[in-house]
Amino acid sequence: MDFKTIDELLKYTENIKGKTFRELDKDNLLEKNKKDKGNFGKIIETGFYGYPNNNKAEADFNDLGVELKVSGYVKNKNGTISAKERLVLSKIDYNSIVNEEFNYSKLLFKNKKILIIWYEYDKEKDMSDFVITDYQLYDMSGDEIVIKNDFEIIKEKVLEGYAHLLSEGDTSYLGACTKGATSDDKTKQPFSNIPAKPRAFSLKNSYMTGILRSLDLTFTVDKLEYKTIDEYVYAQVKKFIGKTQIDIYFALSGIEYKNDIPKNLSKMISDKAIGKDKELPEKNDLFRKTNYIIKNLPVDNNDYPLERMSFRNLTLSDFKDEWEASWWKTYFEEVTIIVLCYEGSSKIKNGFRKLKDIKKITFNSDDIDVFGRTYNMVKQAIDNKDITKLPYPNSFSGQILEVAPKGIKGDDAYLNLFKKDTTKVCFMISKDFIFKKF
DNA sequence: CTCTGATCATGT
DNA sequence: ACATGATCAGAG
Repeated sequence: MDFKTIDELLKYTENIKGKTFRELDKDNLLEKNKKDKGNFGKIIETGFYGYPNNNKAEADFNDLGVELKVSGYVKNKNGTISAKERLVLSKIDYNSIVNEEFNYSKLLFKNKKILIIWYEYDKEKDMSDFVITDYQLYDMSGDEIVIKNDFEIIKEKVLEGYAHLLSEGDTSYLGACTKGATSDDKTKQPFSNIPAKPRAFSLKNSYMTGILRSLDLTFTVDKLEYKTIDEYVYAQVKKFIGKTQIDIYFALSGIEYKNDIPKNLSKMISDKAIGKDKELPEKNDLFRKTNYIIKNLPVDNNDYPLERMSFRNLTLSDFKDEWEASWWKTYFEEVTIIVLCYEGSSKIKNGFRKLKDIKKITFNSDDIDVFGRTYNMVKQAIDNKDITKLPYPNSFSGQILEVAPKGIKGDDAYLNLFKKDTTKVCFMISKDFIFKKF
């Protein structure tokens, strides 16, 4: 089929809504090569748009400057929707990237517009019964400066001989995700002898979710004033550096705490100064398509943390998946933690600590592998209904991530672990590890 | 002291 | 009513 204009293409595409892959799969591709992850794309190209089933890399709408992508989403418990997976692009060649300028032709951005076909992923259903519910022409040019910056960050890391330390959290939209048959696959990098994991460019899960949600967002996108979240956050809190928590909160709210300092005073400050986690997407477009979180941490005068860092409550259902496919793995791979450090000590308690600086934490593949061990211990504990198998502190040497209780008075967090899906325990990362990351 | 299980104030 | 981010506080 040949489309003269984008309008024509979109008008035709309207008819795909409501179709299942079974209906479109005229050549029975789903049966023939079950393992081919590109199947959905091929089915739509041949079965819906009528392209011959050749092996040309992308039979897309080149003349129109549009590239076709098929992507799944899932419905969340709270009624929102999220992209199911990151969109993997071309493999990163460590040897050639160092000589490349940000080059549209090598990546998806050659065309800047992508036609995304969204289907609803439902693990209860057979793949061929997934329903295509939406499509969307997405113009990436608005994100170009962020993506270019991401590209440079990745290139820079390879130039420094740190390809083995790449993390998806390093960047905002364009990620360097791992790619390889097993997690032990390694490849060479040009400026170091240390083997690195093979990686590919990807549009991060959080970015795809942002695009997906823009389907029903009515408000217009802010102008991008900042290239990275760090810049943005720093701009918001710069003026408070050196001031105590009480003073900062007073400056922000007019409320002055004298005693009975709230435990979450630091969070109340970051909520007001930078934004509540839920509002962040409205504050700056970068937040809408990234997985950045703001955390607060007391440190001593050497920047050594006074506390561990906690994450959200674990749910039993988080651990149904194997580690490789788990929510937590994607989360740790993609997340970037912005840490507002407050200097304190055993004498200088909550409320009287002074904002010292802002640091950033991301996790590399070695970290992620160690997290996997912790994850599997939780999974074992749940699968066997045996709390002694949990990854308590110091469960194994080199442990970074541990479980800790997280309830209110009277909760026996560990003993009641199996009572409800949402448990009263959480993950925490160790102080030593945070310090090393700094 | 440090470690680790327990608890709190707030927001939704 | 309860999840969250964070700190507290007793044990060792």
